[in-house]
Amino acid sequence: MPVLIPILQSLRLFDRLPAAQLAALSATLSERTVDRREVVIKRGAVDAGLGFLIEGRLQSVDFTLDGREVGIHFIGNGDFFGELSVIDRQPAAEYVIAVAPSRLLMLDQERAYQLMFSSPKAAEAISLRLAARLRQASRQRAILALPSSFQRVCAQLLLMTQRSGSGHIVIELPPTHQEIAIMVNTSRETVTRALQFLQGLKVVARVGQQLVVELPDTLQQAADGKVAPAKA
Amino acid sequence: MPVLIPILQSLRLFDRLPAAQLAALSATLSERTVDRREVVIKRGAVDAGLGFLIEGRLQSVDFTLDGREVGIHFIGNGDFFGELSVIDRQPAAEYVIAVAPSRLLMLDQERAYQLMFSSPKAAEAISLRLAARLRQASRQRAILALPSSFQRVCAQLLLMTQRSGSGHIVIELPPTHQEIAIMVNTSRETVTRALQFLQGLKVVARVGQQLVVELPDTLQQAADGKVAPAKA
DNA sequence: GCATGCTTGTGCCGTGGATCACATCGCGGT
DNA sequence: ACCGCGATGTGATCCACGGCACAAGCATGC
Repeated sequence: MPVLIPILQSLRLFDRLPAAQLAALSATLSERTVDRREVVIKRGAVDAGLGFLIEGRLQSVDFTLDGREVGIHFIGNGDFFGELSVIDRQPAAEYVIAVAPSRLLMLDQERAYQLMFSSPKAAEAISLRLAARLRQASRQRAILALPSSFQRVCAQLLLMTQRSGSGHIVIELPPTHQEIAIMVNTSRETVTRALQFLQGLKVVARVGQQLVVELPDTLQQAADGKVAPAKA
Repeated sequence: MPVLIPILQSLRLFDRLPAAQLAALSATLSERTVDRREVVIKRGAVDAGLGFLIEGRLQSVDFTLDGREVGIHFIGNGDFFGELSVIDRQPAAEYVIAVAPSRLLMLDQERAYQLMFSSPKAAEAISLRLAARLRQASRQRAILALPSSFQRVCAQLLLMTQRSGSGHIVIELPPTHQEIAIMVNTSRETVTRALQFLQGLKVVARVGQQLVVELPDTLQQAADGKVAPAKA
């Protein structure tokens, strides 16, 4: 099932590929739509291939032995995922699940490998991408080190902000409290209380499907521990 | 200052390079020895280049805003470090410090880049290496999610075990309690207490410069939360 | 419409572990 | 042998947060 070439070009991995090659590639991609909560890649899968997220949002998660869920990272529009297994041919280390209804493209492992290492340019792009993920992991690690869980929630919120078209700082498709909780290693209730507090200060506000950050600076200060809920 | 070629060949990045090229490379490497606690790469450094650890141990660390130290990962013998900045030419995100007296080789950024992407083989090796680090980061992340700090300490200890020549499971050059503490997000005292408990159970024992793990299975169970200090 | 199920909001209680404050140990240097 | 400093070991205190229990919102489907 052929996929529209403009869509492919908008994906980071393909943006320098000649059009002819793109067309050939497009024939080998399979499209898939998934519902919220559906599993896209199982942990341990050996041949999941490479995925591209066209729209929606995914989250990679893991589980501790006692069954608690751990959020690894969010996958947003235009990102690809599943690179690790393609590169080192090891089983997937994490689950990838949809946290919003999503459309994605899958490329089988063999062809994905070819694509990644066929040209020096592509290899560099892949390395860059991996480097970016490592930096992200290290930032996430720093968040986890914050002493109070309230700070961690704020820091995580900051990580997820984007500029919207209207110039406001917003978080689109806000994750559920539970999803945030597992990212910052805290409980759902604590996330709820933190957001409650932030709304009270008018730092953030829910507007339909968006979370608008009214006072980014204050949010930053909260992440730094300079603003905190009453100790009472 | 030329460096012995056998040493270079033992390093992961070079193990497939032709001897002639190795010789040329060796002339461009600078050797450096550092004491415990010395800073090898500063955060924010823009031109640190690529480093190879010949002997000793390094640890990459970060600091939260309030000055607390956060351990990112340990760098052992034969590892290289500083790849991220070479790949994406961004400033270093973390400090690299020596936790034991170490010998290392530094290669300047430009040449390191050439080396990494000169051949497809090298590029693949780099990608593999980055993938390995990502998997490691994700394992570390899972450790951080463990509910009790005692479990985290045990899990971290398990991560650091190696088979010694005599067939025993040991941890060489055991990190200080403080160094472990910042890796698993807990306090030094808690690490001390955990180790104290494990020694009481004869699960681990200090033998000179090594920490011998007598009962790896029990240690694993402790990491799983099935063995824990008395709740009294 | 109501019924069902997920998400969010909130009070309360118990406790794990951070933190402080020392004591002790062990090693390297002079 | 002595000193000094860093690494360990340990007790006492206290409060943030995890966990439970339940209520209230808010979608989605029949």
